[in-house]
Amino acid sequence: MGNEHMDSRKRAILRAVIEDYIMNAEPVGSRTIAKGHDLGLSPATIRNEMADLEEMGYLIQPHTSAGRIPSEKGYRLYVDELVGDCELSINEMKKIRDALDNRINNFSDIIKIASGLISELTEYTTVAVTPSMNEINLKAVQVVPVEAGKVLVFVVLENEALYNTLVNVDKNISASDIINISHVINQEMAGKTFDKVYFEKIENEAVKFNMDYEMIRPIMSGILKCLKNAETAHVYTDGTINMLNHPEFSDIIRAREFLEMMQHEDKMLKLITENMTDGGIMVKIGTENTFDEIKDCSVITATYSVNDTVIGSIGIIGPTRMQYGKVISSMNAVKNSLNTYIVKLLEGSDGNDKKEEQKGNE
Amino acid sequence: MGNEHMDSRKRAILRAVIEDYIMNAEPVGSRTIAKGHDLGLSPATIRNEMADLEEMGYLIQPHTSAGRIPSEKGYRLYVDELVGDCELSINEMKKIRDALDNRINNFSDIIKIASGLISELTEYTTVAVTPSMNEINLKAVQVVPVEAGKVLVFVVLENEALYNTLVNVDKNISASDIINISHVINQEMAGKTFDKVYFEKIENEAVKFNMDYEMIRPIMSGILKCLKNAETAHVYTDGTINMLNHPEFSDIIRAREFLEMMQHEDKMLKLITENMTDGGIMVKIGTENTFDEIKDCSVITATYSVNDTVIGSIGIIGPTRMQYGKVISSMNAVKNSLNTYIVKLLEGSDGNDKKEEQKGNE
DNA sequence: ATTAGCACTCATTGTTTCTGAGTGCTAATA
DNA sequence: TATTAGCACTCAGAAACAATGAGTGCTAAT
Repeated sequence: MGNEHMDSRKRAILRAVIEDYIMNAEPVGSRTIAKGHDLGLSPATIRNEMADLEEMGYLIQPHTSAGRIPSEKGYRLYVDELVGDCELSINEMKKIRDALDNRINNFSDIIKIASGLISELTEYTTVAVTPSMNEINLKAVQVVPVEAGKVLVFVVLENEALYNTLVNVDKNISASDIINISHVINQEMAGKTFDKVYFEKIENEAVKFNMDYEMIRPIMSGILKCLKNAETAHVYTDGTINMLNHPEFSDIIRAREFLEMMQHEDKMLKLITENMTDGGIMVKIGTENTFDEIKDCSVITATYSVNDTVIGSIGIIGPTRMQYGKVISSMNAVKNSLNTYIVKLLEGSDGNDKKEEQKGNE
Repeated sequence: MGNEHMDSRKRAILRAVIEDYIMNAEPVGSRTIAKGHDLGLSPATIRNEMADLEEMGYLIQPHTSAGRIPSEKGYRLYVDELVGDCELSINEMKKIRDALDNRINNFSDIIKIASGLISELTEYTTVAVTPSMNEINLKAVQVVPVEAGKVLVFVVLENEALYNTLVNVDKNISASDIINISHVINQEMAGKTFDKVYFEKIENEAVKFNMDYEMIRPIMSGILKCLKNAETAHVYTDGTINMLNHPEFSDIIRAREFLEMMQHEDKMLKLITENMTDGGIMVKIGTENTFDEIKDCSVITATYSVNDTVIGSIGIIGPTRMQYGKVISSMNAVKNSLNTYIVKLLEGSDGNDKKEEQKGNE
């Protein structure tokens, strides 16, 4: 009787149950499996196997006279060993191409576009995080006179990210003084990361242009504001209300709780970045997630990099009853398209001369 | 019998019904009115009056054995003639002060802060629109060299709004050429509104610095991008999920429909700006609104100005069963606080020299 | 003109019954 | 020995029904 070993037939049945449940959100009975997937087994045999799978903890019976639904353990096995690749349709590939083709202007938008794309492809909710720019070198830090008493401070990072702010300064500072101090600042800061910058040095230098600490303080605090902005991870969400399409959230209380949580950037940040593994795709099922509000959800996270620099991570949130195969495939597809696209982009603008060099080398 | 004339007693009863319904979201019966508000009338009398009010179209009876609820006509009369001012609590005044005190850095954030504030005070959903900056004069338009082949273009408006973008240019253009062209551009543009600017003039001038059209085109398109950005009205929403607290939206279909609509910026823009009257506060009840999705909602809109310049409009969306008095009072309170605060702000920074000028004129 | 009294209405709530999808077990079958 | 047909059993959810009570409109008394 009850052979409590996980043979390939049990795996096939488990897979069938899970995929059926993912499709229909209703407990799956032996008859359904027997009819739908031709495993060449009668309902009775399947029933026996399902009883075994329940005893082993992979399936759950909501009540005696119902079919089975997967347990978290069941989903885990499915994700780790059973789920198959899911090829994207031509239409979906087109969507990816179109999204990348027209819209990317600067690097900081990439992660937003990618997450919007994935959200559209999968019809789940996405959370995207632009990482802290701590590690990126400053390309330029400049102060530009706008009018008497008003200057623009801007910071450009190596990865083209741009931060700036308008600052009020003493009206007696002349435009040429501003330009001088701008040189000093840029000299000290360009090419370094944030934490390698010494504000004292700048202050000391400033004295040479008849500027005391009080005069440049607004400028320095403007720069600090920019750096602060660059240091903070930014969180975007997309397709939030997609979640309401799933029967799991047809209860308004649940729905409200979910939407509420989505508004907490700190929680989202933690959710997506926690236990991050580089490169790969991570799946957290149900209570494997930190927050109680999504104990019936799964989160699938991927890190996106360009030239070995992480430009952000994207997480998909959906019910535990989620189309794992499709989501994972979509994330990979976007990742790949993004990579090839970026390479082209770099060749096209920065790399104009590089291309010529290459030609010359041939 | 049924005296079909709108005497003050009918008005008092109508008001009582409406305010009860606004509080409890349940049909109001004659007994409740007789007990709750001491009008010195028996339930029977109130019943008669209510029957009259129904015949006149101000009240509706959902079914024979239920109390009455207000009709749109009822709400309209209430808003136009019956609603009383609602003084804000000390706590609420404090909230307003706190919000304004710490957070305002630049003018473009004001409307965002104000709408967040109103959303918090009223616990409804707010939509805020920053108007098109078409009418505002340009204060400065500059191009700054960042590195070979890369320049920063920025536009500052008279009202301190700042727009900018990083642009790739021909690597052979020298930094001093950039500075020259920047002067030309600024000369032509500063002090004018968008539509008064002539790009041809700039192009003609540019030739003098050995720059042809092709060389400055990326710069001009960068500027165009900034202007475009300034021209577009921006829409922000706040407290969207507040709506889900009201029983009118306990149905997930309704809730979903509402959230869906909130995502359409164009609809929101139309909703808030349509039939805009300057200065005052406008109330649109139920089907008076353009969109079918909110036929059971009311929208209350106010325009916010600083020194006769409209800086944005804010709309509150709530169920028709909305606390009209409270919302209108809150909007006015924020408006007033904002005004006095801004005046102080201007005196503090921009206004320094203006004050001196005025003194000189005396 | 107002109000007490009363019969009437009907949404809501609770109770009971019915139905059917799905089960586990046993005995027959390949 | 593994599989399957057959059958009694379970139980959530739908459907049918009854009870409750808040609220009404009307009539007659104040």
